[in-house]
Amino acid sequence: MENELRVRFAPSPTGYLHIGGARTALFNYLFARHNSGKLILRIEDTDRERSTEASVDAIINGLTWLGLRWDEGPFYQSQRTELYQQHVEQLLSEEKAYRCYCTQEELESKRTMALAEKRKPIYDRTCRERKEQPAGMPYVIRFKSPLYGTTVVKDMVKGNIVFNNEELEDFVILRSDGSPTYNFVVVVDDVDMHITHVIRGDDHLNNTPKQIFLYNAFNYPIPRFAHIPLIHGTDKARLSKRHGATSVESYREEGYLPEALVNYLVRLGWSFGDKEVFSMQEMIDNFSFDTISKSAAVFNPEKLLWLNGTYIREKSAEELLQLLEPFLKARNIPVTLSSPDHSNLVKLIDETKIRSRSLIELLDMMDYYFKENIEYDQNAANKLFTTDRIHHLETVLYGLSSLDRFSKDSIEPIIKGYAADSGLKLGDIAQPLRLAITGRTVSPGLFEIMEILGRERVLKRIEQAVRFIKNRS
RNA sequence: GGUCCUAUCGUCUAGAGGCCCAGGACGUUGCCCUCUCAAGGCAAAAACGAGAGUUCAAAUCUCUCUAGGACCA
Repeated sequence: MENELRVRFAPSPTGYLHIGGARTALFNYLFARHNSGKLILRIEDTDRERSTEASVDAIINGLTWLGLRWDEGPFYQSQRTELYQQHVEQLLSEEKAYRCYCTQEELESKRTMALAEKRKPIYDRTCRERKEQPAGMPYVIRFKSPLYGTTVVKDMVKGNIVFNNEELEDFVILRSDGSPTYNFVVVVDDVDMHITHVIRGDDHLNNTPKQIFLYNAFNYPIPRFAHIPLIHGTDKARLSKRHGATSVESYREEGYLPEALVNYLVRLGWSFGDKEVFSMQEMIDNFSFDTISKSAAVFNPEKLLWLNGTYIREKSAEELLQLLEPFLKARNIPVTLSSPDHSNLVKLIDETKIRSRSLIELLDMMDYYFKENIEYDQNAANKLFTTDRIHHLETVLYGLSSLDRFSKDSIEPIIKGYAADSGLKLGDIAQPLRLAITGRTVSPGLFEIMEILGRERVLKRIEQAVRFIKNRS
C-alpha cells in the first residue's frame, strides 16, 4: 500500500475536545474516507506539565460520540522519545544541526539591541560555526536553516505561499533539558507514520516552512498541506472559553445530537452548493478541499440549535426515548424502555418533539407527565385562573367524567361543544384547561395530551385547579 | 514590532469576467394555518471594506490602503 492516503488528527491532551479540534478531526476523517485512506490518532502529550489522562479520555470519548472513527492509534508522543533522540543525533552527525551555548541573557541582550537598531530579532547564529565544544555548559540544539532562497508551502486551501528563508532563524529542536520541540517531533512523527496529507488549523501555517526544512534534512518527501481557517467567536477572536460552551462534551450534556453538531461543523468553512443538511455519507461523498473557504468562520449557536431541532424531528419517538434515558436517569426519573406506560410516553414524545430543539428542551416540555403534583406558572395562573372560569372547568369536568372511552376523539367534541354552547372561543376554555393539566400555557394539542395522560390524572388535575381557584379567592 | 493569512447580508455561505440592480440557510419582521407553542406555507428587510487601475464589461483580475486574525518574539 505505497500510495495509500494517510492523514492524522494530533490533539494535545491539555483539556477537553473543543469545537475547533472536532472540526479539524472531522475534515481529516472526511478526507480520509472520501479517498479510501487512513486516519491516525496521535496524542501530542510532550508537555508533561499540562497533559492529563482525563483529557485523553475526553478527546477519545468526544471523537467516538461524534462518530469519527480512526484507523490507527492512539499513539502517544510521550512514548516515542527514543525515536526523537535518534533523529536529533542523526542531524547532529550530519552537521545539519549544532549545539548552541548562548545563554538566555546573551540572547536577550542581542535581541533588544537588534530591535533598537531596527534589525530582525532573530538568532545571529553565533554557535553555528563554533569549533570547540565547552564541557559542562548547558546547551540547546539548533537546526541549520538555509541562509537564503525561498520555501514554498503548497497548500490545498490557501494556494502557494512563499516564505523568504532569511526571515527564518536557526530554530531550536532540542531544549537544554533534553526535550524536543514541537516543530521537530511533529515532523519526525509525520514521517514515521507515513502521513501523506497534513490537515490542521491555519495557526500552524507559519510553522510549515520550518517543518519543510526538516523534511528536506531527512530526505523525506514533503506531504501535502491543508491549513483550514480557525473558528472564531462573535468578537472575531479565536474561539475560547469566554465565548461560552466550546467543548464537545458540553453540547452532549445540553442535549445536542452528534449528527447535528457534525453537520453544523462541516458547514463552517465547507459548502456544497446550497445544501445545508447532510448525512455523514453525503459529507464523505462530497467532501473536497476545493470548496473550503479561506477565511475564519464565526461560531453561531443559533444555527446549531436549529439544525439540532431538525435532527430531533427526524428521529422516531422510540429513538428519542432511548437518547433521553441518560437524561432521565440524571433527573432521577424512573422510566425505562420497559416501563408499563412506555407507549404513552412514546406518544407524548411524538407530540412534543416537533417543538423541541434539544433533548433537554424535549424533557423540560414533558415535565408535567413525570410529576404527580404540578406547579402553575404564576403569571398564567393570575391571568387564566379567574373565578368566572370555575364554572367552565366544572362543566367540562362533568362532561369528561361521563365519557365511556377517554380518547382524543371523544374528548374533543365535549370541549368544543361546550365552548360553542356557551358562546366562548375555544381558546377561552382551552388555555385554562391547559394550565390546569400541564401547569403551563404552552404544550402540544390539548386533546392529545389529555388522552395520553389518561382519565384519572386529567380529572384529578382539573379538580385541583378548581380547588386552587376557590382557595385563592 | 516582524512574518504570514483573510475580507459578499448580523451570522454561515453561493459566486472562479457578462447568467448578479448578487442566490440559499440561520436569525429578524409581517401574513396564513391554529386551542397555546412549535412545525409548515408565503412574503419582506438585510451584503460585494475603501480607492485606483485592467477590460466593451469586475463581487470575480492587479495594485494601494483599511480592518480583522494567526504565528514568532
